[in-house]
Amino acid sequence: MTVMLENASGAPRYMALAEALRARIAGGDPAIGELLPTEHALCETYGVSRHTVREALRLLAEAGLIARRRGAGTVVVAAEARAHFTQRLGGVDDLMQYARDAKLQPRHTRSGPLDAAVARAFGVATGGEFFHVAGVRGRPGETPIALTDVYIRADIAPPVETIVEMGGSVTEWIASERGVPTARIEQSISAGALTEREAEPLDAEPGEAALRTRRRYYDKGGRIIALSDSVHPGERFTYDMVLMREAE
Amino acid sequence: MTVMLENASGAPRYMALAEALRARIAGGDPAIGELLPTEHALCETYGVSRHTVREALRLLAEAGLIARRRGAGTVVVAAEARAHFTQRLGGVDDLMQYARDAKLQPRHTRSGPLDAAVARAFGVATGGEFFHVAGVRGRPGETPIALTDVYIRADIAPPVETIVEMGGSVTEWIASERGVPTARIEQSISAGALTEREAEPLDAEPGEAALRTRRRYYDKGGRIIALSDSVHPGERFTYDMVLMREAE
DNA sequence: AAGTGGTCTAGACCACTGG
DNA sequence: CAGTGGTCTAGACCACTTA
Repeated sequence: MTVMLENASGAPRYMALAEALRARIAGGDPAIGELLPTEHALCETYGVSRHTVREALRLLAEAGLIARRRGAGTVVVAAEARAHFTQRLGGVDDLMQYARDAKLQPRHTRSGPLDAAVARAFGVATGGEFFHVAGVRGRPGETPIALTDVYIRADIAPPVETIVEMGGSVTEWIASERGVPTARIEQSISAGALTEREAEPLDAEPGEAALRTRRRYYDKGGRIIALSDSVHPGERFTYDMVLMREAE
Repeated sequence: MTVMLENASGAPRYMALAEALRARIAGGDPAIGELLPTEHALCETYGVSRHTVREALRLLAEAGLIARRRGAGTVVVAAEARAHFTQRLGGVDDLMQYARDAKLQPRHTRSGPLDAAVARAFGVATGGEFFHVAGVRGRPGETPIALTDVYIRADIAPPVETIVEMGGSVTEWIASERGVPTARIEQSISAGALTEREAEPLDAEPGEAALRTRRRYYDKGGRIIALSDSVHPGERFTYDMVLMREAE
């Protein structure tokens, strides 16, 4: 028994079919966790070719409504597509939007296991060798923009000299030179007052409001690549982002 | 003259073809702005069917390397896919991660054109009628999390009573009730000290560090839907985000 | 008018999943 | 083992761009 597809204003068949299926899913006919009819069945039901069915299912899969498993079938994973917004960054460097010449100028470096206090602040387990670089970020000779602490997993960390020369980000160097690309970044942004210890190298007043960012970089397997902690005195930095609605 | 495709470890042909084309583009053979061979030509060159060619081109288009225009051809728009990171939000509500019951409690409302000072602060043009709601956000009866000012374009703003009842976000109401979905959000995050005027309703100390977020909501046509400005006392709020590397 | 990419059909074989 | 989705072929017509 074949069903006619709404052909609203000359939309392609696969779109009309996708819309029909979306409506059925929204109505809960194949509820979440249940299987959609097979491709073959959909071909017969709607009187279209398999290619057309697959194009329709591709749309639904892109929208996150269904998941497909060879040999097993097509399962409904969401009843309706929510409006998704994404922030798109060109790369890790865009995370904090420093001027290109605002390099990290190391003040101290040290190797060793992660301090208990540092591990707790980042919410990660202690242990493991890390290479710690503390420094300021800014154009050489000018008032610095930020005070930064970076902890890099020791087995993949660049040599000290490299970090000093390095214009770009440490994680991009690790991706290209060590073959360990960053797969996930977790970032926390908060506000807090500058401590005396922080104020001095930044040439700022203690107690002044500051933006704090803490980031964890992970590889594909969930192992930590690096941790970073930055403090930006209030008026010197704004974090701007643009979020676009995703195509549905 | 047909070219053999690398068939590394049983990868599908369309992937092998996509890889071959990606390599050519990376090498600058069809440079940015130039046209790729037509689908028909690629079929002959690589000895595959048109469907296979189209699957390969679809991959490259998804990676942002090429753009396709019916009747005109396939143009190269980027030489290599950069590592992109995206922050995925479930919806507008996820932008600021308030607890679900942290509603906006209006203290003042007013209608009229945008103040010159407000327009300057947001970096938008003056003029146009807006509905202004000022209030605090938090669980009723508890210390508020934030002080918020929202400016909603008057012609699509909800009635006052609705805003008070409304649990969710104003922009989602506008999307569903007025048919004007948000297409783009611009957000700025900075740190600054609390003013006396801000400290009082927040039950905080003047001069305390605070996180300030300013957002502009735009519709598809680039018209402003709403503007919002929030101040979060330092220790009461952290903005967390997770960025995932995009599939290439 | 010729050529492009977009849609669509009717087949086929395969890798994988499940009973 | 039967049935699933994944890949692939060889055709066809269409809407659109460009000249």
